[in-house]
Amino acid sequence: MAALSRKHDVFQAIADPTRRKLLRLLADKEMPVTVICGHFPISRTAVSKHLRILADAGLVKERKVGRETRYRLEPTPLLELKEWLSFYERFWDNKMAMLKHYVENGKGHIVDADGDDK
Amino acid sequence: MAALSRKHDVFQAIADPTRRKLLRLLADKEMPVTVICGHFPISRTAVSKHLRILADAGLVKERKVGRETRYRLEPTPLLELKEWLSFYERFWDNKMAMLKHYVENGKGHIVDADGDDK
DNA sequence: TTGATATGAAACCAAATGGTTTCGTATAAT
DNA sequence: ATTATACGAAACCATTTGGTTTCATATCAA
Repeated sequence: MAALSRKHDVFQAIADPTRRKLLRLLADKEMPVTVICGHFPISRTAVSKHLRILADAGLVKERKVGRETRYRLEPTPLLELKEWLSFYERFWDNKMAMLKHYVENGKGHIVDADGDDK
Repeated sequence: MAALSRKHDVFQAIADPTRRKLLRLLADKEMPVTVICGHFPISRTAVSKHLRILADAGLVKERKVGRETRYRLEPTPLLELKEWLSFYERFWDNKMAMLKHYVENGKGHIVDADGDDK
């Protein structure tokens, strides 16, 4: 799962809002570039470059059909993101987990109202 | 949960590997800038700017203690990421979900070995 | 064959990004 | 009071990014 030395990593790929919209769009169905472009206010070439970046990150797959290239979502690299995120799961709204974390790490970053470490 | 019109959004904030390391580091405990810098090969000012970006995204909180500024992780904005990611959950390794998705969307992007739509 | 359509590649550009060094200022220590 | 420490702000710089327009090529249609 370890990044596979791709030219573009997932984190950087999804940083751009246009690319996130692309993923969302291609999740519903496979589409040729021209159709995809209909959903964006930028040039076809610009869309093409975004698609290249997504492909480099492994997030979309292309398939030639006649003179058109159809793109579709390839969701598996998002697992890397999910995995990364899972580290922080314990910090959310789970008091028990917080306590567990506190115990495990000794006098951690729990702070009282004075603003000083306990 | 809707982005709150911050100067930097979470997606962009976590795109940089240095910033991801920072989050990871500050998850364990609150730290002043100088200590943080000890973990990175770049200048203090550079680290400071990364911290500013993380703070703008709401991912770290700062607290002045004497002449030092201590930073700590603030994980809640990561929920936006989790939420975004949850949309794609159904695409992973769950054949039932795939089928459900297929049924719901009619003849979607399911493709056979010939490489043509069914 | 002769267009028209679908797309990528190349060259180019302005703005953003990640880094540096230098300077200013607030707090702590002597 | 003076010096040292901790930090942010400002100015600057090279590279990357997101966009454009123009050109080349492959396929479909007449």
